Amino acid sequence: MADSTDRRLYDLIERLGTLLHDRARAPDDDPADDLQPVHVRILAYLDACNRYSDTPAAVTAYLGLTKGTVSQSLSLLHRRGLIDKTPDPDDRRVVHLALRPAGRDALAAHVPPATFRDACAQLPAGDRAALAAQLDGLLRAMQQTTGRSGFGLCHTCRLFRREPDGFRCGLTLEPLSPADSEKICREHETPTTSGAGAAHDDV
Amino acid sequence: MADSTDRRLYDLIERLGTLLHDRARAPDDDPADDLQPVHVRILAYLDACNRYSDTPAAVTAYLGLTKGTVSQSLSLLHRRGLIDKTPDPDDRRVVHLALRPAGRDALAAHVPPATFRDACAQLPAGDRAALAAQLDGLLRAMQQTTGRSGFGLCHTCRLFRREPDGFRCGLTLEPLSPADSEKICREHETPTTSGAGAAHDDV
DNA sequence: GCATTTAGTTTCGAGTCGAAACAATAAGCA
DNA sequence: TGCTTATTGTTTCGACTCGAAACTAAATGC
Repeated sequence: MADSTDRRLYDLIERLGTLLHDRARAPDDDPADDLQPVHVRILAYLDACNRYSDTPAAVTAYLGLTKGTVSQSLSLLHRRGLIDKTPDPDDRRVVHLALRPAGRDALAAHVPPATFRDACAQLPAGDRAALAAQLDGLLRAMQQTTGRSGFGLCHTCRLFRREPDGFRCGLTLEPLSPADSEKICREHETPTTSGAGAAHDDV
Repeated sequence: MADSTDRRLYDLIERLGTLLHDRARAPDDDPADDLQPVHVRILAYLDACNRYSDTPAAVTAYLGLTKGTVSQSLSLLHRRGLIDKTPDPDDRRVVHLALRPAGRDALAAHVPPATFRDACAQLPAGDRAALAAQLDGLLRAMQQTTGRSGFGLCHTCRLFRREPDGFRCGLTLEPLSPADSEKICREHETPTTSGAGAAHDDV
């Protein structure tokens, strides 16, 4: 019984994913500008991650791909002028990635897809919020079972410090702006005293 | 405000999809047996569709791909002995597809993934049911906005007939078994008097 | 009977993806 | 200091996805 609900749940998520990725391209779009779903997800990640997490290795871990695959997708995005690649001055093996304005535009054009926005508009706001909260719980459960932790919002981190003059990262000891504290960090550590009140700390 | 909820909702579904497709392969698996996500979705569709909907064209429409792509994936599945391909005796252009025992085994091994099942086990049954109901509403809304109708469960069809000696399809006029009536049909027509009570009629 | 439509296959090019080899750099340790 | 090991990212290879378009075969329309 629980089994059939689980199966239904899985089918729903898969089906929604299929419908979400359906090419709903405007007729005036140049096919050469077309981005694969994975490209869009990379752009979305780069838009949401902090300065410790904007590297190919972090993208690789977040999206669960191999570094070879990610390297190729990143060079495609770079070739098309959607992202910048900057060598790290301190560790010359490391590359920092950043969205260029064109990349930001491409992201806005694709996320969320127009069909999804329209579908949401048909649902009561309360339903949407409830659905988001429920999915949040499922995602958290998935992260626990897969052991794929290590990513989370900066300000929910065990090492996040609130100081008189602002915020600070307890790992790097660097100061953090309010914007920084809203971003995804690859070094995130979940607080041990996990109260049920902390919502939306999973990503 | 509704916009940020929508974005969050979209990100959650995408993220869940990523985690769902993460290769959680047992170490004793032969890489040659490995199936792409799209292969698993084809198997799941063939397991769930009725005898009017077991053709390459129906798979193509349901998954939103091109017929060339589907043709190749189907020949791969056929090559590996997971499906049968039988020419239609009445229309010799048409091919009927069916799961072989090995295909059924492969489907059971992949759907739902073990990680997903484990995650579900952590959630209260009530939450899961509520989540499924909410996602159902979202899926229905997506189908309306994308106009991608034409697929639905047989027994929820406008043409479905309950007769003294059983069920019957009002389109083909053929008799239907109870099992038939539970399957996905490509010719499905939504009843015009759409009461809010009919749940789970979308696929 | 001939044109049109439909079902499915084949072919092509761009790209994903995992695996493995590789180069460059950093870190650990004697 | 020098040597070994670990880490970051790129490159190469082969199998595969995917869309587009050409193509075959068969059914339908007039």
